[in-house]
Amino acid sequence: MDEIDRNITVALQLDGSAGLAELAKVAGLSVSATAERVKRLEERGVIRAWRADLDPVAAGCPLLVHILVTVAPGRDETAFRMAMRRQETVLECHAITGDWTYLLKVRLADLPALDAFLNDELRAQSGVQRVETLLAIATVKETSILPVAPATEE
Amino acid sequence: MDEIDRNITVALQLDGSAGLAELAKVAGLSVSATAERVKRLEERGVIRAWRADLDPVAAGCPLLVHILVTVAPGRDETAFRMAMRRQETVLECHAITGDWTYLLKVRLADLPALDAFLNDELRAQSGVQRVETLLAIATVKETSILPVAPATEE
DNA sequence: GCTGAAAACATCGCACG
DNA sequence: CGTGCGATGTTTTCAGC
Repeated sequence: MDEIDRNITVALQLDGSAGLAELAKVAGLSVSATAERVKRLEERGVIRAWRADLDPVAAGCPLLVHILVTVAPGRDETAFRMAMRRQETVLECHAITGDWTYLLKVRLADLPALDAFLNDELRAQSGVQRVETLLAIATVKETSILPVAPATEE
Repeated sequence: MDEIDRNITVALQLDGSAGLAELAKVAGLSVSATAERVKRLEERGVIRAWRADLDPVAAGCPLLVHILVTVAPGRDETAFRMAMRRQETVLECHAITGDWTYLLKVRLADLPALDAFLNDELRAQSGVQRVETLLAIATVKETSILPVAPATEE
């Protein structure tokens, strides 16, 4: 993970469709050397996948909500976690520090869909004690581009 | 946005490197018809970009925190929003309903980096009254794959 | 580990069903 | 609107440094 790899990963997060010729310029390397770097980044698991980035509104899920959940302590939370993983409206589910147990990020079509999710999917889960819904009024920023750290060499 | 477009967008979110031949099979269409669909989805802004999906740990930002922020009411929040947009450790920033004003999603290298972010970047912003940090202990699920709704035809 | 060129492949454009 | 073929450009491979 040297400076060249860092430049490559940043560039590929911004635009993965540019092609190796353009990427080689950014890296300051030849085309085949660049291709080898990219291949190694994939093999090492740094690059997990190549994805199309969709517009949430165009995809039909303009409503964004974060949901704080408290699950009864002492219970087996495996069932809850599996249920969250299965739900494709649940984009994220993190176990967190503080008063709450989980924080969810959920994308939905509209308020009826939110109502249905809260009642049928979330509160229906055994162990769920308390739920607080934070509705996003405006999204100031939403990116999946990670700041690649000048970190560990290998 | 018919069933075929839906299948295409789902497939391209899961793996955008497969190529048109493979995608045509999923779509049940010819290669060139599939290419035209993809092109139209890009033109319509449904597909915003093609990106490399990185592993956060390998990228050197294993620490994930969500931060709730209260900004003093009546103030001009443009400066705050611009500051959040500039920070590349801030992956998301949403204005939300409820007791808090904003919810941030932040990825960092370690706890010293979090300390620096809270003191130098966040609390340094004028108008910031209250901050609560939710540290992610475990990530049950984290995806950027949107559930493409069987929604509006065009 | 990087370079450069040749072979293999996928994409794009056009005429046709 | 979908299909198939040819032209173009890109990725992949390989010998050499």
